[in-house]
Amino acid sequence: MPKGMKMGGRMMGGMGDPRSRFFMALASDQRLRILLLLKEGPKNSQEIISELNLDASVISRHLMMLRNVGLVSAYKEGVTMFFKIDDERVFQLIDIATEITKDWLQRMQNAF
Amino acid sequence: MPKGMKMGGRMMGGMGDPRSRFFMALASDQRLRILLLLKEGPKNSQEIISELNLDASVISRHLMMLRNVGLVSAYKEGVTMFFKIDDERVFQLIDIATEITKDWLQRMQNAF
DNA sequence: ACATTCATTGCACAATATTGCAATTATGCT
DNA sequence: AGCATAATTGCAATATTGTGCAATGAATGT
Repeated sequence: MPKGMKMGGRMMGGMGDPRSRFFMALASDQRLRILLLLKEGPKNSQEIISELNLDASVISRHLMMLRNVGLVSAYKEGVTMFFKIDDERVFQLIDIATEITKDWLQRMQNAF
Repeated sequence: MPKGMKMGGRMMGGMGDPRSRFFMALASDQRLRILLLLKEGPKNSQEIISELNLDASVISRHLMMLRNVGLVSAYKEGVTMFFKIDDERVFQLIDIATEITKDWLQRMQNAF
């Protein structure tokens, strides 16, 4: 690859470490809200849409991203689609992230 | 906010759930490589640069992001800067992410 | 078959992220 | 102080992501 070649952006396509892709699915306020909402139990699209106040297409894409990394699964009941947490370990991740962030903030405050 | 208003992009500024910001720090091949490299022990910039094969400025920014979420800390030794893991729990996160991804792939394969 | 309804996809635009080069700042050393 | 080296910041170019609207697809009911 030429030296001056500008690649920009992140690694193209689906290549690279699948874990970065996985974490990317969690790196969004909206997707985090969806996950926390689904923690209460399965929800249909309408419930998610009215909770997040975003276009249905946007919700659909966020849910697809979460499904693509195995965090959420979908099933149909009559006409409407329901979504549910497919791997409860995601909450372990969120909890650890919360603690790390909290502890770090604590350390920052103690330093000033 | 007007209905047709296009916001685009993700939530502006540093607002929003700090955890999405945290996960964003992990949502990068390069930053994951840095973390895995630092798992071996503290490393100076030069070692990280030659390992990742990126410009020093890019490494500096990646490290800054990791420092800004409390995952990496830095200290100086003589002229050179050393970086080290500041919270070992990050490897718990990576391990869980690895398992979730692996298990999901397994399920996918079983389905076909 | 037709209409209805809900989910997804195509498209365009806005906003953010990543990168590299250049310039600046910071630090240690003589 | 002045110099040298290392790290960071400013900037611009490019890639990728997030969003909304419109169109399409899929499935159900009439």
